[in-house]
Parts: sequence; structure tokens; C-alpha cells
Amino acid sequence: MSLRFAILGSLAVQPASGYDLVKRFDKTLNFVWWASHGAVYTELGKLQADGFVEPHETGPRGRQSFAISDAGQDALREWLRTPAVRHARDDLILRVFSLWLLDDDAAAAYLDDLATEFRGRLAEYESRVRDEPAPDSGTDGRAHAFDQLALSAGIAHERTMLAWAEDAARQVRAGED
Amino acid sequence: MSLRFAILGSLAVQPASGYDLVKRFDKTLNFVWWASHGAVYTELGKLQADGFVEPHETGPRGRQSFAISDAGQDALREWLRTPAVRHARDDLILRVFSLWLLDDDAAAAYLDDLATEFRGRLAEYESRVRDEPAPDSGTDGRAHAFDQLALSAGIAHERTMLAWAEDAARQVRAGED
DNA sequence: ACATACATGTAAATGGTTACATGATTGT
DNA sequence: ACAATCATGTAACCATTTACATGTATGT
Repeated sequence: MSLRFAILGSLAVQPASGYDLVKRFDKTLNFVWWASHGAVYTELGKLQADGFVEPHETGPRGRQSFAISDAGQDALREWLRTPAVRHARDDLILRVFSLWLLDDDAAAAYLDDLATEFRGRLAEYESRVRDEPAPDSGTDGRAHAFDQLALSAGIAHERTMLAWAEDAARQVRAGED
Repeated sequence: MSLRFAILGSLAVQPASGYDLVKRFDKTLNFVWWASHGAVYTELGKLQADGFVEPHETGPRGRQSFAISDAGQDALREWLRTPAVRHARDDLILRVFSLWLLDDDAAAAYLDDLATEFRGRLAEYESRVRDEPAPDSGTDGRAHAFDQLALSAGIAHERTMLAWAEDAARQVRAGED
């Protein structure tokens, strides 16, 4: 259900084609959302049928970009007012509940792998903060400021999980588990 | 795909019925996983067909509990060796990317709501640590130790996100966003 | 007697992934 | 010429939710 709002949110910043959207998700909000192109084209079709997006420009190779409509903006604002409840499933931590089946070395090795994973993500998000271009003149930078706010949540999360994983691996090795 | 391993992991600790599993998920690993009873019964059927679980006991009201089989334990251990890659979608943070559409007061109010949500979860997980009974004599407490390890990840996460949300709301109100 | 909790199962619908299928443009 | 990338769309499949459907045991 949220894919449609991820799309609307992205189009609210700037019109885009399905192709663009997949790449934008991947570049900017891949730590909270992503989409396969199959899903995006399907959802764009539905959004158009609902009148939430409108064809914007056509380009070479059948390129078709879309813009958000007024109704689409209303729907997006409405969604922002609806508090989300259930938080995400987490496959990585789910495994920790079964780690007692492995011996201490193997369990600690899993936690090491987790730490490596978190370290990599953290580095990537941090570089994204540094490399982020100053917002285009012409926009007021407000959207960009909130992008950075969201990104800082991602960074805080990865940092915390990295510390947790390192400490957990240490505990398991020390037999404190 | 992970539901089957959540089930196997729970059965590895102790045999259970479908009804039990839904409640166990809800009580112990609800911050990383949950399941509707419809999904659980369906998956238990498949697991039995695959030989990963076996009927254990029958009780009143058609109660049927299952135990994990040797093949099921092997599958579970195998899954633990497979590093998970993609991390979870996060609806709550996704909204932050569109918060620039609201005025500062409304955006800050959304962040306040998030903070309240995180505060509630944090309190609940912390009480879970306190109230957790000492592991049954008869088991060696190893499974319990890893439960606590996973729970500590949940606590660290909520604490971090709470601090982030409070700070973000403050920033937005101060017009620093 | 009645409410509550126990207990299971399935069908329809939803949301998404993966694979299949096609073709145009650009850069080397 | 050829490879890479741009660009779209759909069909089959998968996991999960929600709703429908049923019935039993326990406690008050």
C-alpha cells in the first residue's frame, strides 16, 4: 500500500518516468523503500486511473514521465496524517533468536557478518550526506532538508546496530551469552 | 520466506500448535516478526509436507501441536548460514521524505507522534527484560540468552529512534530543517 | 446459561517479485 | 558492428492479510 505513496512523494518533488522512479528509490530512499520495475509500472497505471498522476512528457525510446495531480497531492497529505502502526519485519534480527543452535564460534561469526553489513551501510549513508549536492536554486531546499532528516535516521540506526552487533559478538565469544 | 524459519526456530525451542505459535510470536519476537493465524496454519501444512515438522501431541478442541524434525533442524541451521541481504522497508521513515509538504507545525507533530510510538515500544521491551522469568531448569538457558540478545537489539533501536525523533521535531520547530 | 478463550481451517483479495518479452538509442 | 543502457509492459508466481466459517472447553 505504501508503494503508491512512495511514488507520489517522489513525483511531488519532480516529475519522473517509471524508469526514473526505480533509480531514484535506489539512490535516495533505498534504506526505507525500494521497488521492482514491474511493481512501479503497475502502480503508475493504477495511479493514473485514480487521477493521482498525469502524463507529463514523452521522450525517446517510449519514455513517458508523469507528474502528480492536485488530487494526488491531497492523497499524499492525507497519508501523512495517518499514523503508521506496525513496524517492519526484520529478517536479520529474527535469525538471532535461533543462533543458540550454532556453537559459539559460528554464532559470533554470524554477528560479525551483521556488523560488516551495518558498517558498509553506515559508510554509504555517511558518504551520501557529504556528497549530497546543495539543493537546486529554484527550489527552496525544504524537500532536501527533510531528505537529510530521514537520512540521519538511517545513519543513527546503522550506527546503533553496528555497536550492538560488535558488542553481541564480543559477549558470545566471552561466553557471556 | 522467513515465516517458515520463524516457525522452525520457535519449534526448535519447544513443540507448539499453530495457535501457540501466533501467541509466542506476539509475546517474544513481535518486534522483528509476527504472523496471522491464516499464514501459520498454511505454512505448518507445507512444513509437514516437506518433512520439516512432525505431529507431536493432540489435545482438547482439536489442538494439534508439532515438533521440529531432524530435517527441519538442518534446514534451520542452513538458513542461519545464509546471510540476509535486503533490510526491511520502513513505512514510518518513508513518510519523513514527504513531510516537507506539510507546514512546520504539522511536520513536527508527525515527529512527535513517532516519538510517542518509539517511547511506548521502548518501555514495553524494557519491561520485558525485567519480567522475563529465569530460564526453566531442565534447559541450559542458551536459547534464553540469545532471546535477550535479540531483545537488546530491539531496545537499542527504539532508544535511538526515540532520540532521533525528539531531536528532529525540535529542529523542525526551530526552523533548522 | 453465557461469555470468553481456545483452536483450526480455507477462500478471496492484496501487494509484491521474478521472469518473460520487446525494442530504441547512445557511445565506442 | 556491438555492447550497454534506456525504457516499457505483462504474466506467473509467491507470501501474506482479511474475512468467512466452524466448533469446543472453561470459568463464572
